[in-house]
Amino acid sequence: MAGATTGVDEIPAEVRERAATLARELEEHRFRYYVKDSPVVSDGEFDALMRELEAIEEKYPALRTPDSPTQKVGGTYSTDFTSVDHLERLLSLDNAMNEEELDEWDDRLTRELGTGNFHYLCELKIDGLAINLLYENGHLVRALTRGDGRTGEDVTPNIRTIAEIPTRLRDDGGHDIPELVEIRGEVFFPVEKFEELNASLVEARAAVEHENEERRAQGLGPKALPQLPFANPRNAAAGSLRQKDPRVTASRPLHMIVHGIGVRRGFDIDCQSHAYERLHAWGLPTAQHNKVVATIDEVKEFVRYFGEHRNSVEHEIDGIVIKVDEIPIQGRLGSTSKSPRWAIAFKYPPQEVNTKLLDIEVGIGRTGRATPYAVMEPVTVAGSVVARATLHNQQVVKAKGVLIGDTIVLRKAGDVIPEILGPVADLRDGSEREFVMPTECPECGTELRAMKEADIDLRCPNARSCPAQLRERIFYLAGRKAFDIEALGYESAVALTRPDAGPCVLATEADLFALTAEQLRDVQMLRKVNRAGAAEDEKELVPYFWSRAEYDKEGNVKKPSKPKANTDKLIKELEKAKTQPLWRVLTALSIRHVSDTTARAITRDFHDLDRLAAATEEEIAAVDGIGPIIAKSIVEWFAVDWHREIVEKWRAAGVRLAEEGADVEKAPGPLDGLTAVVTGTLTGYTRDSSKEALEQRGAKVTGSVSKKTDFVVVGDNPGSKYDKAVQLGLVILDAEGFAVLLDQGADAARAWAAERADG
DNA sequence: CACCCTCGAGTTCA
DNA sequence: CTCGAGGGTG
Repeated sequence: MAGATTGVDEIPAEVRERAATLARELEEHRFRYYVKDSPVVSDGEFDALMRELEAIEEKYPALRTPDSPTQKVGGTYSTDFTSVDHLERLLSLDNAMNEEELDEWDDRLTRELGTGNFHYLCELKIDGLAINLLYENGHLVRALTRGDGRTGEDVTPNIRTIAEIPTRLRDDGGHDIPELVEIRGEVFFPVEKFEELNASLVEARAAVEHENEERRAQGLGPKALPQLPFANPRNAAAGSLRQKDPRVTASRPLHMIVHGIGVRRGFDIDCQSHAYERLHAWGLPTAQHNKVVATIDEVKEFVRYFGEHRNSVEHEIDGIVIKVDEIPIQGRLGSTSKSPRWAIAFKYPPQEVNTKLLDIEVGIGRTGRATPYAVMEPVTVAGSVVARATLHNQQVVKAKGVLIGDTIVLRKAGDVIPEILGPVADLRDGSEREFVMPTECPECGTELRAMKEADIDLRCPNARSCPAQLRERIFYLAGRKAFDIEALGYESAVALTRPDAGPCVLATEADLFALTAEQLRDVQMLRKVNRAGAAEDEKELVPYFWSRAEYDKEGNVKKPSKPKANTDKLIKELEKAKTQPLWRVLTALSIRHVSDTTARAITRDFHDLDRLAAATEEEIAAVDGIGPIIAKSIVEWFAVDWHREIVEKWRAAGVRLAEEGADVEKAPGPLDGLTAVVTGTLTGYTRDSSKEALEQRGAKVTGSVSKKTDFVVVGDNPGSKYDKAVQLGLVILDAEGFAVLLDQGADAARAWAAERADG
């Protein structure tokens, strides 16, 4: 390893060059981030570059010049506002990227301080804009942005527009207002309001675009366009605070939360956490989620908890800040030139990344709806590699402002579904092109059209023979909500409906129950060639439901082709599906607006599919939960010839189209009239079996939490529903409480929950 | 008519 | 999980 004595000359040229490139790039990004509020790389990428440079400098300290980006605390500042020196330099925090690094930090502290002599204060690290407020004798005299840590910008007039930041500290009666105190905090834009703001920005922009068109027609010059939507809430916060006109800032829903105290005179405190309480009493906004703990294990628990609930807080979180709570100990530990030794920031993996939008393609769904989706350069976000994301419809594509070829900002909404936030307009090179919605169905060529005048969605009207729609319908009718045919998954649905390989055995779903093993013999599927020397993308047609026959040298059959195990299973399951309850049959028909829940409601009143087919709109709309629109949709469905043919062929194949014993009144259950929601996974139950257990006892199980919900059953890894349930003060049951509810009834479960809350 | 609740539809990856 | 829209209620 090269020692500290290594001169610059001895460092390999490529290392020097790499370091210089990194320094240049980091400077550029920093400039864009702080001055222009328009970063072209995500935080994650910026951190990665910074870490690489740090690693090089660690190895070759000679490269660590005072002007290296690694030696600067924050960023630089915009020249539009007056620069003012901070009273005291604002330091940044060391980062921990994983739990090991937290342990290392904890080891250092316990070595120096001894075990059990101090506490940790855990705070959410808000992804916003750091601000430093100066109060003299309780009056807000100045508000500076963080800037480079030494000098910030004076944004006092704009800060004054934030309602929750007091311009005078409230005298709480118990404690004297200090002569001077610096309050540090984070200004943020609530995630919930962010979409709203962007929508209005898009609208304003569209209006000016429209106006410019008219002006051009009149030979006038164009007006300047209003700004593009913000890529994320943090940029929205920065952009809103940096308005030259404070009235614009005032119109934005900015908030602030205090996270530190700087220079102070006449303000003595023993603990950081107590200081926050005092500040709260003086009227300053403090955090709801802070926690003081004794051990690093509890810190990790806090870190893990909010890692899973990042989205249930009103602001974005990019990490957790952990501080030694006792102020005297903070003083004892001191700081390096860059950061205090008594605090560390645990950084979550970035939820937002940049990638390239390669193309926008259009998919056709079960109901014929044409949905544009993004095809992207594969990229890892929140733990998985993502290459596609839905764009919902043309309007959304337009609203997001993305062009094909753009670098885009991608994130996981609710940590699952990839969502495109918007383009990085500054990285455009002119080769990007606008997405044009196709006029024809990409699968069958039929002209797409809006079903109603005002509809945004375009649909392929060729419901009967569009291969995409047939394939999706087959897949759906085999699903959990319909016939529940395990052996018929997506792949099989594709094989059964291929129009381009061999005979298509299913012209529509009418023929499904007449399928025989014999018919399936010739069904083929396009598969990657699995043979030495085959090209990577070489494909061939292979039988899908039957095994391939083997021949000897003379060309005689050595092993005949025969149905695969899964094929026998399919035939058996089709047989079983014929006696499924009526609501499943009704769901399987893919009637618009009729899915499992609605189908169940209908079959409570109509025990016979023929009676439903013969019913009028009024009769159907009389069913509880069914209105005129769904009723009309049903009547219209049965009026189509090939739809009725599906019913007739199914009937001929032996599918049961009436509810047996339906006239028997359902016995009253112990949980009649109660509504429950299940969230997360319960040990010993699947999603469906827990639901079934409740329904069997007469309870109604819904998908969303509201004040009408009587019980919320929470398993492991609960989602946002749990948070909402807490918010609404509902009765929450875990696996144990769930057992009480099932075995002993509602009152016992309520008692159980109440007792749990007290203990 | 204005709410609030629910349902349907489309969706990604391993 | 999220969106939009249908249905019911005050």
